[in-house]
Order: sequence, then C-alpha cells, then structure tokens
Amino acid sequence: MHGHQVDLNPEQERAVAHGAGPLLVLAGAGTGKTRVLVHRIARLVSTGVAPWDILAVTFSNKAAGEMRQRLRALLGLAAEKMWIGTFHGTCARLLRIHGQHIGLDANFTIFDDDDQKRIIAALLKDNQLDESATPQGVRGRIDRAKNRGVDPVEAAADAPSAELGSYAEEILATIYPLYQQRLARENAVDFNDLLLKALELAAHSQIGPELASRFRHVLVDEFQDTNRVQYRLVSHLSRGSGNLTAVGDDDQSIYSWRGAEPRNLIDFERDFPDATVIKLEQNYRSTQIILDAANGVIGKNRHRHDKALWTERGSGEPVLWEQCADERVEADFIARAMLGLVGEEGRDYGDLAVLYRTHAQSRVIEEQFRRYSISYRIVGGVSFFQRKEIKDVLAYLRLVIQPSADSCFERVINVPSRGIGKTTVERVRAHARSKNISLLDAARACSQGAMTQLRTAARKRLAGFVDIIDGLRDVLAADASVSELIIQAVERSGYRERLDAEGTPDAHDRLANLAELVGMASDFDDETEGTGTLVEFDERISLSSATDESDGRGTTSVTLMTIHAAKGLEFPVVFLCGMEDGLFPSLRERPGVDQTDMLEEERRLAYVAMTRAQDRLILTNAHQRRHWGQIRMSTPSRFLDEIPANSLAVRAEPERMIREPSERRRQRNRRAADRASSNYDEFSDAPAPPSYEEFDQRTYYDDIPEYTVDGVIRTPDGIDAGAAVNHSSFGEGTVIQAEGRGKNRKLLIDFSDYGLKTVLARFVERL
DNA sequence: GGGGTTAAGCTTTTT
DNA sequence: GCTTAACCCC
Repeated sequence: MHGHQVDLNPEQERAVAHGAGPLLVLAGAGTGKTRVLVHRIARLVSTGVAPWDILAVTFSNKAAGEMRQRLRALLGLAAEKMWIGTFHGTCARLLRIHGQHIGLDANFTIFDDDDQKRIIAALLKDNQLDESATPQGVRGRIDRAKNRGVDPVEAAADAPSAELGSYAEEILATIYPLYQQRLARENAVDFNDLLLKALELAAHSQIGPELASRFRHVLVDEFQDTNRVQYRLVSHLSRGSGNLTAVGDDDQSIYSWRGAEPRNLIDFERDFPDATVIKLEQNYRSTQIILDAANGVIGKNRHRHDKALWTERGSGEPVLWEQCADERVEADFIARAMLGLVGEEGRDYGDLAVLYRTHAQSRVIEEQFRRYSISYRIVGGVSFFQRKEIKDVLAYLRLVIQPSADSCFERVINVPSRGIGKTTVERVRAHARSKNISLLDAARACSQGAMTQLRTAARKRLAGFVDIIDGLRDVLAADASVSELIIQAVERSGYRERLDAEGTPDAHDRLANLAELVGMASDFDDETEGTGTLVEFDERISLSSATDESDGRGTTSVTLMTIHAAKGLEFPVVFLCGMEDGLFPSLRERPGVDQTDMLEEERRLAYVAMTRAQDRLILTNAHQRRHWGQIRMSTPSRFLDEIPANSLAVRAEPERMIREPSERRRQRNRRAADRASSNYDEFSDAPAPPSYEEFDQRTYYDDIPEYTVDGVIRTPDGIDAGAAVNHSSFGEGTVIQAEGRGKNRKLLIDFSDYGLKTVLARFVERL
C-alpha cells in the first residue's frame, strides 16, 4: 500500500529493531505504522523467535488480513503459524481451546447484536417490561456495562444506589442476568463475552499463568481503540515475557462510543515505566498542504500527544471546498468533478473515494453516479452476513449444532412459513417451560402427543420441522462438507423452493445471496482441505463485517464509505462530503458524555478522513439537506474554519479543479461561495444530464417529481414495464420502468393526460 | 394462520 | 424516505 517508501527511516528502524521489553510506537497517520509492525515481526522471526510464539492483534479482519499477507510475502509459510487476528477472533480461538475450564463448551456460537436484540426483546416481554424499555436501549446498556467489565451481579448491586436514570438501571439489573442465563443455556456468547470470558481464562488458576507465558511477543495495532477489558487482556498475555508492543495514534481514536479508552495509550507509559517510546511523524502518504490542513484541524484538540506530521512530498494542490445548495447539488458536483478528474487528469475511478459521516448520505450520491454512469462500490452498510436469508439458514444449522438454541428455533420455526402460527409456538413454549426442556425437544414431544390442546395438523407440522433438523443432523454426522450442509439446509428447510415459487426479483436476489453463502462455504472447504467444521465456518461468518469484504482501493470503481470504514486506507483523491455543523461534527447529545469530548472525537474523525487523501482533498457542504424526510438548513462545518486559509481554495466550478486557480480567481470564488450561490448554470461545460428520452435505470430518479396519492393496489410486484395501469389521480397510463419491490415498488409511468410521473406502485391498479 | 395495511422508529460510527 | 413491528381483516 505505501509503495512510496523504500527503506525504513531511523525512527521506524528503531521500532523494528527494538528487542525485549515494552515498546510504545506513537504513529501518526500515514507514517508507515503497519509497515513497522510487519517488519518488526519479520525481524523477531529472523532473530530466532518462533512464529507460533508471536501474537499480533488488530481491530478489523481487514487489518489482520493485510498484515498476514505482507508477512507471507516476507516470510512465506512461517506467517501461517503466527497468531494474527482481531481481538474477537483471537479470544474466540483461545476459548475454543480452553473454554471448558470456565464452563464454556467448545462448540459455542457467537451472537451478533441482532441476535442480542431478539433475546432481549423476548426477555422484556416475559417480564412485562416491553412498554418501558426498548431492546435497543437495554442492549446498549448491557454492552456498556461489559465494556467496563461489569458483570450481572455487579450491575444488580449497583441498581438500588443509582439515582439518575435509576429505573433504567433497575431494568438492566433485571434483564442482564436473565440475558446471560439465556446465552449460557444456548451455549452462545456475544461479542463482548468473547473478551470477558478470555479475561476469565486469564484469572483461572491453571490456565491463567499458562496464558501469561504462552507468547513471547504480543503486538497490538490501533492501541488507542482498546477498551479496558482489551487492555487488561493484552497486559496479561504479555505478563510472562514483558514483550508488549503497542502501536497507536491518539489523534485517530474514533471508537470511544464503542468503549475505546484512548487513555490506555497514556496509561501505557504509567503501567510500563520502562517502556521505550518512539514517535513516527514522517508521513509517506499525503501532500504537505493536505497535512497542513489536517494538522490545523486536529491542533484545536486539547489533550493530545503533540505531533506534527511532515512529508518530503511537495506542497501539492490546495484543499478544495465546494459549497452546494443541497445534497443533490452536492452529489451532482462530486459526480461531475470525478468525470473531470478521470477525463482530463487521467485519473482512474479506482483512485477516487467519497467519505461521509453516515451511511444515509450515500443514497443521493449513488443516484447521481448512476445518472452519470459512474461505477461505484459501497463499503459497509448492511452486511451481507446480516441479511435475513443468510441468518435464517445459519439458524437452522446452529439448531443442529446446538439443540438448546431456543432463539434459533424461534427464528426459523415458521420460516419459510409452514403453517405453524403464534398459538402453536406458544403451546410448545409452555410445554418447554413446564418440563424445563429446549423448544426443539418440546416441539418433538408435542409432535408425538404432548400438549393435548394441539390439533393433529399442528402436530404434523411440528413433526415436519423436527424432521428437517434431525435430517440435517444426519447429514452433519455423515461428515458432509460445510458447503453441502448449507445446500441441504437451504433445500430441506424449503427455503429454495419457496423463493423459486415467488419468482420476484427480490426472491431472485435472496437466492443469489444464498448461492453466495454456499460459494463462501465451498471456499472455506477448499481452504481447510475439508477439515473445517461447521462451527468454525459459523464463527468466521459471525466475526465478519460489512467492511472487511472489500479492502483497499477499488479497481475501476469509485469507493463510497463512512469515515470509520476508511480508517487505515488511502486514496489518491478523497471527497469528504456533508461538511455541515450537526452532521459533521455530529453534535448529537448523549447522556453522560461531555460535549467537548464528543466534539473532539468528531475532530479526530475529521483528521482521519482528511489524512486518507494522497494527492487531492475536496470538501463539500450543502446549505440545506433532507433529514428523515424533512428539509433542514445547515451552516458549513466549523472544521472548515479550522483549516489554515492558505491551504484552502473555495470553488464554485468543477472544471477549475483541473487547473491551479490564480489568486484573483480564488478570491472571486470565495466571494461567490460566500454568496452561497445556488446558481449552477455555470456548469454549462459539464456534460448535460441524460434526457427523459434516454431514460433507463440509471436516470430513473432524476428530475421526476414523485406523487403520493391515496389509491388501491392489487399486485405490485406483477406490474412491470409495458403494463397498462390506472392511477387514482392521473388516470390511465403505461409503465415505462419499475424498481423496488412490494409496496415500495416505484414505477415510472407515461400517463396519457399528465405525461411522465414517478409513483409508488401502491397507488396504481393494473388495468 | 396468512396477508395486507398502518405506525413508529430511525440515522452516527462496528467487532 | 425507508424499514420493521404491530394491528386488522379475511
């Protein structure tokens, strides 16, 4: 990635060559942090440290993958024997080996926050608390307690004394222990449990000391993002050897909302007084102007290790700031500017990235990109692994692995629908409760005659479900590959048949996703040469995220992602959009969190975003923006004021991005921007948007007013291009194009009386 | 029990 | 503006 640098600089070399004892590397953005880690590990191996005695911990799979790949290039097979992984992945691995010592079965499953929420929702309902608390809120409280290392007993003990928000505390004290019991019964852990239970191992009389001297070197990346539990864990794992390497940058701490304590970086020097501290300040990524701009912003933060990035690269182009009337104009500007960068500067689309504060901002940009036929890819957002169909199929398999997994049972007992309704499930539940058995066992008992109220039809259906699970268990017992198991789950559950029968574009997508899952399982089978187990595959899926699918820069497409997802990456050209107070910085109030601290984290986020850029950085803001369907006025981000004036050029016309503007031009632009002009007729040189005649999927949303009028709907998904329809207000017409599904299906219709209009399918009736 | 309609929540950021 | 959860009717 950092291809510009050939040799290690003196500071990097010191860090790489450091022998025994604690080491803290304070590495600014783009200073070759990963490079140092990788070379340090290679150096350790060359001096005789066994690869399997080295543990390197990162925060994302992406970072772990990149590290292993680079080590593979340097060391070959030795790289495979090292422990390289995320905190959560490493903890899972330790727990699979030693978990039985703390009462955790080796086949445990990992629940994500969706699973958590389902369980909490059920518990709230059981305790008649569902009126007074949301699953989301309780989940957040449990997570926060776990980040601090507070267990259910402590949470309960805290409750009576808490004054403010004591009712919420009370709910936490009730639900938290029940939640833990529920997980234990299902042999499941949540993300935070992975860390906490690993810490339990550390406290264990036999395993604890063993783990403390298990590794000769422990190296932690992104140390500023560690929480208290993680800090204690790596401290323990390096206790025997004393060889802990922490690499981090307090200016890039952007995960405090997830429990990260950048203080850990400062505490490191206190807890390890003999630590060697090395600062990396030479940046190998960005131009000096970009660094000046980023330094200007981050310099406004109070408590920080004083660092100033510098580079041997030239000053480069000024940072550009474009003011836009609204988010659509902003997106339009970005799209046109990209056309210019590619067409006139010879940039590749893969060199370009758009960063934003929230995922919600991506939609408008996508629309414009499609309008101009710019290919793009979105990193993050709704993860593939969180899609309903994926989670459903995995729930079947988890139920096979773990018959006591009641939450999986509830998830799929009637998915796809097989005529088992609320009443039947409630009776099964009642039976399970009275006999203190799992829902699956209760369903089996009911199918064989227990619960006399149940009708024969219901029994039959329950038997059918139990047969599916039993059948899959037989497949598992017959040593089937993981991919075969997934195929069988999709088939035997009736999922495939149901989606086939539906035949809608949406059903087709879902099938394609399931096929993709099978493909991944197949890769997994190959990779493990058939020895990989279902539990291992499930773990991999559970610990995967939306962001680590596609790392680094794109090839021929523009990359769109949140700033958080962009951390650790770099792009020749970065567009940072939505630079508005309230959006970025977010300024969203959160109880118990100091406003200044929050603003400083936003500022660090701005610093991270700006330092992703290698050659060019373009900032945009919109003067009004739709938020939850409502238009809101907004003022430019205060961070824009913090950029040194001589690093910043305010622009009004995209074509000028190609040439260095004269001083006169620049001032004129600034005045134009101050006027907050919304007159974009100046763009006459830019390519005109496609006309209605050229209408196709890409231009679909553009410039066509949307009407929502009450009406009737019959079969929305059946209405497609060419269909004759009737609209409650516009009368008869012909469908030109359809997009979306169900009630949200959008139709472009040529009405004989009113011309082209976009309407929601639900307001249209087929003729 | 299933399908369809309405209502509420949501949008920070993720392992 | 969009998605999910709750509600209502067949």
